[in-house]
Amino acid sequence: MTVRTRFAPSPTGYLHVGGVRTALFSWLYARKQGGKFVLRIEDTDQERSTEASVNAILEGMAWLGLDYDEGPFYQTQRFDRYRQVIQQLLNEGKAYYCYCSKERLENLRESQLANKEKPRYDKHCRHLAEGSDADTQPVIRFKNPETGQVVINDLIKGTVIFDNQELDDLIIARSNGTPTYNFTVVIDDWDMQISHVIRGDDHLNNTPRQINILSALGATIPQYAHLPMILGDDGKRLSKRHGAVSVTNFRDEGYLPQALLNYLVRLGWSHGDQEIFSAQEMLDLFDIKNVNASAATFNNEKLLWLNQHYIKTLAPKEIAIHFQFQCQHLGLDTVHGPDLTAVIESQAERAKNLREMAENSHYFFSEIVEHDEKALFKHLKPALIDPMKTLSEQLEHLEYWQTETIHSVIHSIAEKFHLKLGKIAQPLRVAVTGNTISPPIDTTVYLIGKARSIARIQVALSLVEHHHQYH
RNA sequence: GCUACCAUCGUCUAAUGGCUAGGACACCGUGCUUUCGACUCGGUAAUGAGGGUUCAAUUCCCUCUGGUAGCUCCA
Repeated sequence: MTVRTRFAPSPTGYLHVGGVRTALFSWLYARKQGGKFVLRIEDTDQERSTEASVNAILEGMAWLGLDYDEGPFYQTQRFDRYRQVIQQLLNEGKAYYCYCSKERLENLRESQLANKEKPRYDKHCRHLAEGSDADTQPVIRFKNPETGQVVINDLIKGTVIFDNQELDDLIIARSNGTPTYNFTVVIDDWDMQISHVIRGDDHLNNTPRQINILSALGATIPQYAHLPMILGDDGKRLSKRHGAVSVTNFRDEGYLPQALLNYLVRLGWSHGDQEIFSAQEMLDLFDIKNVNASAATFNNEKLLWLNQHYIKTLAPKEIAIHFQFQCQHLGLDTVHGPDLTAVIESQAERAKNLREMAENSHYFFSEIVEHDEKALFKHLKPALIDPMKTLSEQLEHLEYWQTETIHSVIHSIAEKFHLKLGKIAQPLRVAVTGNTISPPIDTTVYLIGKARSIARIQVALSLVEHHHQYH
């Protein structure tokens, strides 16, 4: 039997990290076994489903490189099929019309809760004669077995047993005729021959109902693997309406897909002490046996660490496209400036994300720079004006504009004026970048370029001279 | 409330029925340094509680406690 897994998000919002991890594990499982990974959009809730959400899902998966072999399939395009199966269940007496009003169900629920019982349908219409109430549009309910147990051999949770008595007759078609989630998943997984259902463990409680429907249909029951939830800082499950950040959000914040994937795969899965996994390594090493059964808390700190790890270790060329994206966002002119890969290389170890890197790189790409006066006057003391002027002249006469030659010039000036290197490097840094933080000064000056560097030194010098004149 | 799932440092996790419970992030300290990173080296920190089984339990069993989820004409 070939392995077939699926990712089945509902397009009622953005693609969030919890969903991504589910997708990742399904993807890994299928690819690892040489099987197929299917994408299915569960859009039966026509009230809340939007096309924008569908696009966000597709875009997010593409950004992460989670490619699918089949799909995307849309449930709204399969209504005929669902209707057909529902009719079949009706004909076979495995489903029935329910005419109960919402008020009745509400009252029922309230009284059950008051009696400390689990709220569930009381099967009022289960034995009713057909068409008892012509005035109300009925829903259709599935006749759940009333005795016995459902045993699930979950690949992650182990054996889980539910008593059928705990289950009620769930609605499989709304009064407007559209099918509901627990029904459509079952039919789709069956039709698409999904062999392994890998999903969040918030669905574990739904599984026995789904198995019962599958059994009623005589379908093969897939293997189940229920992944533990991802919790937020508050210990609550991460969900769209609760603190889950969308994938595109991570992209916009300057995270690399490699980092997010690596972070997510280690949430609930491990391979000894290893922390760093490329997509290929995940594929090589992934084993669902090593997936944890317990929930994990999302920790942005560690994600940041991984992000910087990949910023430092990935080829600058690979990062360039993502960095370019950030620069564009900030309106930086990357055409008239240093090579992006060179900037990435110089900034890698001082940026945890690419947005930050872009923000801290504006002086590489702007024509002019605004000097932080406090920093400038602190570092460029009157005594340093002469050395700085000399430095500027020598830079101007540099024949080969290279990091090494710039390095020698700075060192020779320091020596000539009997200054510690920092005494000249820091004012120079403020002069060319406008502030106190940048990569090593020789690299910084080199990347900014000769013309811009010298112009900025001139501006800095005149600012300082003007300042000291009046103080 | 009912049912289900879960329980190792603050966080992610490793470990075996038996060495001092290991690693990573974060944090603290140290060294290096041309600012800020980064990097060195070192440190703090955990088996939820109570019962069993056993020579021996973090590991197996039970109870409790705590957390999470489901109980929608949402998915």
